[in-house]
Amino acid sequence: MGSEHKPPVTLRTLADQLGLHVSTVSRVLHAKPDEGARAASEATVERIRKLADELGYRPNPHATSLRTRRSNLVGVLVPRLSDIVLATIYEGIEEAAAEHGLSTFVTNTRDVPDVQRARTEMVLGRRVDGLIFGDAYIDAEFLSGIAARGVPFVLVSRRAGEHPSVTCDDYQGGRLAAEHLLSLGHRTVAVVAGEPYASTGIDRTAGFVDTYRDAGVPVPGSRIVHTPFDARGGRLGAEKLLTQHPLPSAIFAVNDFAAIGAIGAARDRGLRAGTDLAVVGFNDTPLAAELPIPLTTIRSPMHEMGYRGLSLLVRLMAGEDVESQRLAPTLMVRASSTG
Amino acid sequence: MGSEHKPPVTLRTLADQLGLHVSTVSRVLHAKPDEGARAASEATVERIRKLADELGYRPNPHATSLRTRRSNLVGVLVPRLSDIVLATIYEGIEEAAAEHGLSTFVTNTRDVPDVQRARTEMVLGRRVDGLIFGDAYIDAEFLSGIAARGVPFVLVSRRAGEHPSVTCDDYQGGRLAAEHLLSLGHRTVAVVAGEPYASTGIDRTAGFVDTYRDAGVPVPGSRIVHTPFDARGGRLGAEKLLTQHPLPSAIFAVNDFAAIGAIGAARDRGLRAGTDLAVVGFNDTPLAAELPIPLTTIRSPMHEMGYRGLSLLVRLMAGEDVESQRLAPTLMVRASSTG
DNA sequence: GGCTTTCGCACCTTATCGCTC
DNA sequence: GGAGCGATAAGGTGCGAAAGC
Repeated sequence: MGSEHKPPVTLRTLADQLGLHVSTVSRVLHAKPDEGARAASEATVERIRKLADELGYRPNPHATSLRTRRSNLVGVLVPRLSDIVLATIYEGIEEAAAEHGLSTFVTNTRDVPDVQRARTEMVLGRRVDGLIFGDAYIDAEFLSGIAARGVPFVLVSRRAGEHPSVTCDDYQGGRLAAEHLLSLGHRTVAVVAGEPYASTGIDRTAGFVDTYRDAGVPVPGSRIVHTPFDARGGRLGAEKLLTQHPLPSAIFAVNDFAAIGAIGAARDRGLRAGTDLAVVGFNDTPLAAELPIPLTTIRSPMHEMGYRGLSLLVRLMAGEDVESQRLAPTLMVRASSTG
Repeated sequence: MGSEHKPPVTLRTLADQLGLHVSTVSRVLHAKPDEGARAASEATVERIRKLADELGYRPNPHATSLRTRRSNLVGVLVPRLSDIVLATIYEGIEEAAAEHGLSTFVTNTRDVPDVQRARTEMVLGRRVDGLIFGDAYIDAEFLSGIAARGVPFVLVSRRAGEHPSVTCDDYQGGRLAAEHLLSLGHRTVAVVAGEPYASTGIDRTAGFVDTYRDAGVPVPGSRIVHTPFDARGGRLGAEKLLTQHPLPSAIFAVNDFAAIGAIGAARDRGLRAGTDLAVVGFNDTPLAAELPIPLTTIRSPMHEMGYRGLSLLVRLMAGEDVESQRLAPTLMVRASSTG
């Protein structure tokens, strides 16, 4: 075992063994079903296919890409894959990519602009045919630079400027959360609003705040705190909110993990989620329903966002004009808000 | 905007503009610092580097791969990236890969053998130089087939057969959990053991059970249940365990998310984690410390596993002999076991 | 003879044109 | 004149051999 160098099976291998020319073999192996007729005679087509199968011929993608100037590769940039939201979106992307015969390079940028730039250059260096950004900043400065270079791309999860995107209707999600808490009678409410540069947090917060304002209950800025989208961020944010007077009776966290952190912070102060403090999260992560105190949350179609994002990119790469999509969120009522 | 076709900058572009031969340019642009002297004269080296910089020359990786038969690509197969454990391992892999100038294809196999096969073929079709499996079954049947084809690969997270792997010392982790619970006086204990085909769950359970046995307290098979590695699995597993008599006073779940599910199941039966029922998890996911009832757990070096896994693969691809690594776990004591 | 540079081909595939019966 | 196939070139890079000074 060890150094068994099987020479790779190439078009020439097949051609030589069949006494045909490589170009003939290429044409046949590549012909789409509908145009198969012109490639060669029935009999030769059969012979070629059979041998290719037997020898396990696999076209060399580097040679193909070199020749066709298409890599069938797409780059995917996300803040972090260890955030289950982005990981789930990526699963949707990957599923759609597989269906289109595309492969993906996915990379974490940690929401750090320098890393975003560096990793984008890296995937472009790999000659991807298109890009998907899950880490867009609301000011689309960086993205405009990419657009100017003529590389097709779409955004998922977060929107920015007029670039094509597939997002949850986050504003509407914020409204749903507000309407739910309003219906429960909460009038002193606070928001753990996420990072200030992400449209997700911005839009969810805006939808929430606007709905409360429209109901005649303004939410003062002091009751809106910005934090990272994770449990630790939620805990820190809630700790600030829970020192205010009067104490809020409800907290809307723009992310399930932040909501979990908020519940922990509440508990440290002797407040029980669901009875003493209503908590609403966002995304309906699988964990939400399984928590000791199940979490009321706004479900966002994460997998679908990824799936549709890649589909949109495919159309964009084909030269079509495309439009952004906003997918509808759903309210999931559980014990963390109803006791 | 739209159709601005800048002709790509190739070696020939540079060569023509400098009045040199492409091969000269090629030699200079990849001479390593130490052998730079031999590539060309100081002056030409300078001229070439300068122009390459100005025009933003990026070598075409397809051409390079075609020529060198090296793609600088590695394939990574994991059960699911939406499992934060694997996602974090992947972050380590990616970090190390970037340092080595490698790019990764990562793909979810959902622990389904047919998908594992299909995705493996797909990445091999992309001509990866090596593979990392995070989804190994304990019976190494499939992997032996890959090994026979001469493709270098390493395992991370899970071990299997004698294939090189980087894992947590899961057996030791199980011991730590057992010693902790023994020291707290728990003698009626149960295990949520994860999937029966994964070495992680198997070894953690074995370390736990062996330690209890050695202490004169055997853990009967009826108190060990196999479930998926997630919150839902943990809940279902714990529900089974909590119908037994006598009721266990402690549960060891081989995964933090399963532990969270177990805590939820306990709560549904009126048992409070930490006081009525001790719960110990595994991995020390970031969430563990932030939970309303912080989770006692065994910390495993997830990021490092990935980082070292890729480093090991690099050495393997260089033809070195490598040995498997087991990284030490650490006990993190929190309220879910101590009240 | 050593340093610098050029030449030519190979890697594998595909697109287009052209030949032959 | 059309069906079936071959010939040729190109895509960008890298390596060995050989040439220039």
